[in-house]
Amino acid sequence: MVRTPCCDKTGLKKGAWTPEEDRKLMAYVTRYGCWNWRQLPKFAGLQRCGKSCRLRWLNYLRPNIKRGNYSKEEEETIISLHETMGNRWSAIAAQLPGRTDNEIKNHWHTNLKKRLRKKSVLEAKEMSSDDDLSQDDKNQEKDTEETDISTQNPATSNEIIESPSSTMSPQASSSDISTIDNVAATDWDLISDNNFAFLEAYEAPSGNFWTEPFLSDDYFMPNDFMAPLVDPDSPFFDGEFSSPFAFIDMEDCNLY
DNA sequence: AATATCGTCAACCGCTCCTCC
DNA sequence: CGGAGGAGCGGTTGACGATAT
Repeated sequence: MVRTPCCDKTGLKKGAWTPEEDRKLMAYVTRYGCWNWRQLPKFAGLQRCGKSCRLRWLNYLRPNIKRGNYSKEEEETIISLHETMGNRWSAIAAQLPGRTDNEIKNHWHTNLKKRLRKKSVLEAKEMSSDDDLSQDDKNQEKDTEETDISTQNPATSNEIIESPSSTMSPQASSSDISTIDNVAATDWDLISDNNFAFLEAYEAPSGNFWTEPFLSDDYFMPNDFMAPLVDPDSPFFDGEFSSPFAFIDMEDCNLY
């Protein structure tokens, strides 16, 4: 049995996402949800494979993503969960709201793993030659360990960056200057977490509604479907549920 | 100032799992 | 029950910025 590749390799773009692609994906998923990742790029007008779109959405564009420095509590949680779960990053991510498995995995490999290794080496050293070690050496090691942790998270701790701009764009996060810094920052600044909260419900769509994304612009949208998802006080809510375009202008993806 | 090295992180790849028929 | 197809997961890579020499 030869499985068809997840995407047709020909003519599909790879590599870093452009702001334009981000806007298209954002607009499409916001409006229609992720009803079928494989078909999605075709309908969204993206030259990407569905897998790539899914990853981009889940790891970057999805609302309520927490970016930037990890708090001490988060790091401790990751370490303890990793002890019990191993490399099950998605399960670990499930315990850390706003963090993605990819981000946690990266953080583990770039920071936590090294730190733990260093710590265990120190502990082993202490165990084996506790008496041999001079007090100066011990102090020095202690210092390096402490500075290690503190310098990793200069702004850490209590401050969890979750402002709209930081969740939606890497721009505002202290350590996050990514390739799409300029992703429609002005548009995204208009979006607040509250106003995006309703999008969570789009992530597990069900029913035929989602399988027919382009039926028409005035397709039926039951009031009781949207009602619980939209904050009537939201500036994006125009008081009517009749038009999905009340939220997104597909032309330039400005959010109203 | 130029170059080398290192660290970070977004994205890709291949595999497994899950669901449907 | 087994095949097909889509989604999800984890390992790995490569680009890019920061820092050291």
